[in-house]
Amino acid sequence: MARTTGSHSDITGPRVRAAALRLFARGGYAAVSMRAIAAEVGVQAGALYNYTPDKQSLLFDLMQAHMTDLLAETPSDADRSELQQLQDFVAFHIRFHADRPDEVFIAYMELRNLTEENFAVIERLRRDYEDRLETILRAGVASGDFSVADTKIVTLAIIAMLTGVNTWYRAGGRLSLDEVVAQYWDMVRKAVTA
Amino acid sequence: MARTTGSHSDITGPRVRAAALRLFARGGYAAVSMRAIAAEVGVQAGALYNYTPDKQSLLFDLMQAHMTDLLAETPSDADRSELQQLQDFVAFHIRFHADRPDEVFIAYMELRNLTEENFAVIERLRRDYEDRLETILRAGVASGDFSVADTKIVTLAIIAMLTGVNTWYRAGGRLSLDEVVAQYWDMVRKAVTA
DNA sequence: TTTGCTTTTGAACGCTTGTTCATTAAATTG
DNA sequence: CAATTTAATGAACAAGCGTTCAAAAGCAAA
Repeated sequence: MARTTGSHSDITGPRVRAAALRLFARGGYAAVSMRAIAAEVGVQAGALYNYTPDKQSLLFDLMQAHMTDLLAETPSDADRSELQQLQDFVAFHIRFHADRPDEVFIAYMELRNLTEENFAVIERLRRDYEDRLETILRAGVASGDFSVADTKIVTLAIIAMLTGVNTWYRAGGRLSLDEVVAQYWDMVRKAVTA
Repeated sequence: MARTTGSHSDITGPRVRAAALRLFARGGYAAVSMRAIAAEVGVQAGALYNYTPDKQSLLFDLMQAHMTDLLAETPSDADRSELQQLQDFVAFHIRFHADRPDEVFIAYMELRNLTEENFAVIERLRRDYEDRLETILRAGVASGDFSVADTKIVTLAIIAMLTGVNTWYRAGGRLSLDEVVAQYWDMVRKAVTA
């Protein structure tokens, strides 16, 4: 038998990506088989190839979509003060990442499973994102609002600190996301001012 | 043929662990085959089983040894001020991790490839390490040296920030390790004081 | 109802996986 | 030199891998 019921092309495609996302985040790209993804969708392995040319593209597309969304939604209001821009960035980063734990996990853990060309694309997007933050820091140093010795280091330190939230934050836990944002903003603000 | 030359038991064992460490860090546990490890050592796959009962133990032993070393070497001098203890911790963490990039990478990336029981052991060691830092922070809050709202959050934020150094620091790069330590200590100090 | 298109099946492909084990050779001991 | 122990080989195992494809089945249009 084939085609168990109805026409499913526009439904199965998103389901394949959703299943891959879930399973990659849970078990890791290399440990998840195409058959496992197919089973999660409720389909045979061969059917996946109507929606992706291969397993590698499945991973790459998920990561690229995530990074593109991240960059598209990053706030940047040049009218606001550098301190306000930094606060916007901190709040945005924490909230955006808290909303997408699986995407974030994959984007950080599966870089080494990308082919060389695919890695270069994702790495470029990652650097673009870092540059957004460093631009704010540099402007703040120029205006005298911030006191940091090396903007590159502080950029990486802040991003690492903020992304770390995803390793422990769970909705409905001890702290609300508002409280988390407030606490991290407090640390960041103190760290970059004199 | 067998045993190509010489008696190798006490040499091959460490070489197996070293090869596994290198390859796991490079390609990920799931993507590295026992045959690949054997090839790195210069031996056939079957010979590995003279030194490990299975692949999982190879991973677990590497992670457990790393975490045990980390805890054993963590400084804790109760005679020093809380600010000094925190500074010691920051410097120690950065230097210890910079010395062991492969071990650190594995310890953070391969947790999900541990069996349930093995994971519980490693997770416990990780929490023990976090407790060392939180103990310092709590004492500093009690003495009035530190001003932090939630010691647990600050503990995790500091560790995430410090561990992030490993994603970009390379010996012989733009900054010396001394400079890196100084910069991160500056940020941490400002973040935890009023 | 027939035709044509889309989607899925299920088998098959060649290859790799972790692990076991009888066999063999080197090293050590007596 | 002979006997024993240690350590490695290399073939074999069953299972699983990503991917391909002819055949079958569901759906839409004529």
